[in-house]
Amino acid sequence: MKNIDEQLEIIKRGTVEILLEEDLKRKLKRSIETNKPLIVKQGFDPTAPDIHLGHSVSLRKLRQFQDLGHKVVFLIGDFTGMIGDPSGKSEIRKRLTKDEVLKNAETYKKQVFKILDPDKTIIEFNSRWCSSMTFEDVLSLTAHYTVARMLERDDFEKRYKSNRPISILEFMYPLIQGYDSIALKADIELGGTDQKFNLLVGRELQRAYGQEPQVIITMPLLIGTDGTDKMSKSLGNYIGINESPREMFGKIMSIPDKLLYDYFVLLTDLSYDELERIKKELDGGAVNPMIHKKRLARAIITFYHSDEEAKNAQEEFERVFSQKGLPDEIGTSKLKANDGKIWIVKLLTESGLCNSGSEARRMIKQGAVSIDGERISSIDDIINISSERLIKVGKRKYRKIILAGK
RNA sequence: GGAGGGGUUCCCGAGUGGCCAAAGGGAACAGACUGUAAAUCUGUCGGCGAAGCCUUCGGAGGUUCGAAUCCUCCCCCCUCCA
Repeated sequence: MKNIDEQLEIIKRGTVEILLEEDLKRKLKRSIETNKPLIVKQGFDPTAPDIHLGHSVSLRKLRQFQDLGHKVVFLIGDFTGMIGDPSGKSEIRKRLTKDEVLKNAETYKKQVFKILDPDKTIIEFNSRWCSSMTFEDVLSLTAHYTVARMLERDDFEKRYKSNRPISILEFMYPLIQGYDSIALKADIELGGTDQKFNLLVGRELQRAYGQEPQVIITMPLLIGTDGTDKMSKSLGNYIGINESPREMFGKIMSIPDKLLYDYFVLLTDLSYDELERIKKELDGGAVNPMIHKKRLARAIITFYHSDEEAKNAQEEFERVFSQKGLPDEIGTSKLKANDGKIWIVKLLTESGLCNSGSEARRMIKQGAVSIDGERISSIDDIINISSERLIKVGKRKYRKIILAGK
């Protein structure tokens, strides 16, 4: 096992905050002396089994803890997921059944173990202890926290002030999460900076229940491909770790240049020296950011797929976008047509390239549609598909069209 | 329990009887440009074989030649008082 300072250096990399570092040192010291690993916990929502690079920031940190010999608890918050929340933000939380939760958990495992070490990961469900709590247990839990302190949470305060609803149930979430730490006797809890409040509640509750409070470590929130909001599935600005190499490459290339450095720090294992060099080159403008972006994409895809696939993805990207060539694989649609002739608008909707006739007309008017490299200029065109035709809509949508039947 | 405010197209938000498929912004999409699916600029942004027609403004009815706008009932959210 590495000594305290060596461990600290690894743990601190990329973190936003460690509360309290003193506590962490003490825990590490004891862990080394007694040869007992620390329990590192992080909670996950049972609803969204699409793990993306945003999640990977803290998952990578968990992995580092594993490599240092500690024990990681991957906690799935199924209990709250099964209750659901009718109030709250724009989206109503969906109620999940036990079956759905288990299914999601399986999906989680498949993805998460691309990063975590399966042998050193304990997957837990908080329903295990939450379900059996009595109303009495719950009430005594609630007695340890006040409404005023609850309202300190930024999110609650904002919603309260702007007259948006907050359900009592939502007040319960931090308490439940805190109770999870008690149930697991967590030494460390990891989360994004947006989780700081909840993590701190865990600290206090542990103290109230006579446990040594957990150390909390917050990780930066990865900004999504839109360059403004944190990466999330619901905002659609995410890059999933299960996505195809090609898809990943394109999405990484589409991140704004200003995010490049953060992505390198949080998503790759480059050494400090290399990071320094990249930062200088980016700031100085000496090197085209595109070069670094490609390097970033290569590194990430190599990790989640393979070196070979990363290379292919890059080649394809360069061919399709830089040289306006064709992608490797193009889907095919079989369409019915009299005498092999079909109206262009119909062709676009029936092949799935456009969602509606109106959209198809719009695309044509905007000059987005071409067949075998020739731009379609009229919405009245009739296309002969008795031989295979290649349709392109916009920059990214390609489709081969062949005649059905016969 | 009482008083008041509000629910508009993917999101935010204007619209208080016809000029409303509904301002503006965001997102998205397209075109141009480029160093990339960055940035920037311009445009499009309910549906329909489409200069016309159909569906949409929390839900259900009603008034009117005509309703997102007025009336009735219902559902939901917020604020203040208790």
